[in-house]
Amino acid sequence: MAHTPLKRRSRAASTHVGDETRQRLIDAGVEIFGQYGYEAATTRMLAEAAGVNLAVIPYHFGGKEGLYHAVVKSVGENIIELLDEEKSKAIETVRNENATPDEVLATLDGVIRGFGRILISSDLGRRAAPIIMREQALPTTAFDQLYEDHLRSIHEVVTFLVARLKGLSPDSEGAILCAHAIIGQVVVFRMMRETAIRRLAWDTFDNQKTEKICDVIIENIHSILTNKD
Amino acid sequence: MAHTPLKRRSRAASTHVGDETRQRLIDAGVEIFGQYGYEAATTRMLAEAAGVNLAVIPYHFGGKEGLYHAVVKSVGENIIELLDEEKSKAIETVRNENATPDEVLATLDGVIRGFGRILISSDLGRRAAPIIMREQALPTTAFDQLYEDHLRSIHEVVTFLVARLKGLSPDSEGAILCAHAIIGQVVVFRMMRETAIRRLAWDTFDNQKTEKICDVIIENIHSILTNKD
DNA sequence: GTCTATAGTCGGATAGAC
DNA sequence: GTCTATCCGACTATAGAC
Repeated sequence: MAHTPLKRRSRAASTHVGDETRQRLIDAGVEIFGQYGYEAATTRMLAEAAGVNLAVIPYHFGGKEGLYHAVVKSVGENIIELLDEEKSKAIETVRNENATPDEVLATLDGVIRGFGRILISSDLGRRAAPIIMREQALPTTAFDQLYEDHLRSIHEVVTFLVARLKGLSPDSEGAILCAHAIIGQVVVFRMMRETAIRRLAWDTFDNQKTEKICDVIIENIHSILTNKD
Repeated sequence: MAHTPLKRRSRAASTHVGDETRQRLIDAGVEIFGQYGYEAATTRMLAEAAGVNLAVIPYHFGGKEGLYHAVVKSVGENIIELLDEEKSKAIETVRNENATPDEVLATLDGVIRGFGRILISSDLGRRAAPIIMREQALPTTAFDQLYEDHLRSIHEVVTFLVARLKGLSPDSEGAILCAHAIIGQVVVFRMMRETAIRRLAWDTFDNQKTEKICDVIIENIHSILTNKD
């Protein structure tokens, strides 16, 4: 460089050089941590995948663990973002005391199908799943943040809809347990994906198969939540 | 290989000195691999927890990875053993063409409740879960064996019962998908245990709470599989 | 079969030039 | 902010005595 460029100081949305480095590392981190797990992923892999120098990991994130935290946060935000529309609609439905059971059920269908699509067949789901599963199996300090910021709100939304349809309080054990079981029907297709694929002799869950899975789950949910008395 | 040195073949139940060492390492392995994950578990931890010398791990198992395989196998066997009674009963019910829907449903209840108890509140479930979850999230060569020897048979039993109640072929996609979703309702209470516990403000899943969870799941299953036409 | 001692490798983090 | 070079600790596996 001929003459020292002024460090571009941030006017509003101006991007710094380091910001891109940070983002590249986070993106690479989702991929590498997801593919190998936290311990098996090395800082050398992470740096190479991001196309940055090894030493910038401690510089920008304080170390491997700091990068991992940023990755978990990013994963949570990305998932929530994709569910945002369904979530808003659900909150609106819950607040509307005049919503009919059919409307509430249709809203729940939307949430479940959206959740299923992201989890089961999206690239984000594929990459994020091992990270989230690890935090569930062996929670680290990143789990608290993930739960408070993201997991809880999805769980609550489902619980609200279930509670409404079952005529229970959204704080009741019955509603929360039932909501958790319903969520389980979806997540099992990601968390026990290998088992499902072998049993079905499918090679993968493409979009069409994902819809079929969601159809079955939604049919089950209708059976569970439709009052037969 | 020229010829592999034969290990001393056990005459009946004669116990060798090394057999106890092997078993101690496997038991310690379930605990340590379960608690820390494969990579974070070190041979030093494993040896110390087993109360044996570090060098016997390569000697008896060929290395850390060999011990891990033995641990996965042991975990699968122990779970299956506890489910053996329910499994036999289920196979008997399925073979009996005169079994009534109520009988089939009752058999399924037994399988689900047995599975739930093991998975959710037993010590075995606690220790085994991270290991099985890891194999689902990031399958290693141990997964093939785990699936073929153990997971498949449980899945098939549930599928047979579901298929009978839905009037479907046990090979049909519909039956397998529905069975998988039902299994999901159980495993989610282990795999997303932390999330459930926080939502419920429970401190743990003791026996009483486990029964409550199983009650909800079984109620859901009845709704799903009871024909309302 | 089990022990001690150690080899050989690779990990994350850092110092200091630019 | 980014680079190269390097440190230091921790890991698995092995050699060889017993």
